[in-house]
Amino acid sequence: MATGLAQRLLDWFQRHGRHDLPWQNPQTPYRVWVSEIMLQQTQVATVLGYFERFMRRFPDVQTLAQAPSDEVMQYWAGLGYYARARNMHAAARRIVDEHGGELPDNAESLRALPGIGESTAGAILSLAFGRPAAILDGNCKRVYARYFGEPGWPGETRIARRLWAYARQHTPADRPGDFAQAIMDLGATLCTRKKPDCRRCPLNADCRALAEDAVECYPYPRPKKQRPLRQARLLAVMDDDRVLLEKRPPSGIWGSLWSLPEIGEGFTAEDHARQMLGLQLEDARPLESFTHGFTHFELQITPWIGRKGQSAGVADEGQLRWYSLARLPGVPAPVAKFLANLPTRNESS
DNA sequence: AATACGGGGCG
DNA sequence: CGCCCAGTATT
Repeated sequence: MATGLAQRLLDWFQRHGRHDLPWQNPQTPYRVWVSEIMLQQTQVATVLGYFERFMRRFPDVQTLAQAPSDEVMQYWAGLGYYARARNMHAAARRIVDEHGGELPDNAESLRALPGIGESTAGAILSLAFGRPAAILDGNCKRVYARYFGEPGWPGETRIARRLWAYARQHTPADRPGDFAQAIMDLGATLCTRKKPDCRRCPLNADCRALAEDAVECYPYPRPKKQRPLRQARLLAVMDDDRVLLEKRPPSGIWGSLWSLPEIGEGFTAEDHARQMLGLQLEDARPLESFTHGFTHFELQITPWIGRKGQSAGVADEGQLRWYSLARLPGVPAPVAKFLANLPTRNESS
């Protein structure tokens, strides 16, 4: 009988796995947690720089819990999925209040924290606490789908359940953390989506997909849909080199991030400025539109620009703030790019 | 059970 | 340019 899947992965990991990722040295529960949240839907190479900066500013749960949310969001700006940062900040405060500042070491308590689902709980338990908990991220799904020749799209509940069953079944009681890291490393370095290096794979002896000579057919891809086009007008009210930003609501696009105010549908720029921002807008004019792609739709943004006239009543204080163009808070990437290309002196021909 | 959430990387 | 990536929360 051949060596089991777990043992082959563990042996391979010892020689060829990644052992020098920042969150592995030292591999504390807090660092594992932060890295896992950052790594949700975000690749390792992108996370590296964010993780180091984040750790320098928020070295432990207490520091994170006490930090103003604007600053947490600022350190997250550019990573996307901003609900992750909002949830993590709220979770840090609950960890301080309810768990004495230490991450809980059981699945139920971890799952109760905002932003921690089944897989992230499993990652924290196995990687940081050495508990035999299963994980199932994109890498694992790909490895299992290929090794077991699992047909179907993993986004389908029925398929996901089968993959979770494989994961639980094969997670070893001994060295579960190494196993979790091993299967993710295999998916990231050999069992890649395109051009997998099956020759070097420790599972190539009995991989179902390889036997079928159809490795790249697994996992079955997401059914493609075409993305609808939405439109938005963003308003840049200038006061010399300062611009008025608005904190967006916690949910929805760019949640909790500072951004240019969005002109309400059916309102002129001037009306919106007067009624929602509490100021007169002068010399308002549209600039060239640009399109930003999201996962589920495309957003055509038409930026409007104008100068601040006199204030016209009480605006929504707290959600509105003036910022120097040279010292912006974390703003969405396309907005940051647009603002960066504005002439510093508000000049019109 | 399906959908929303986002930016970066890559061929 | 299309597709994917260390998933979770919401509906």
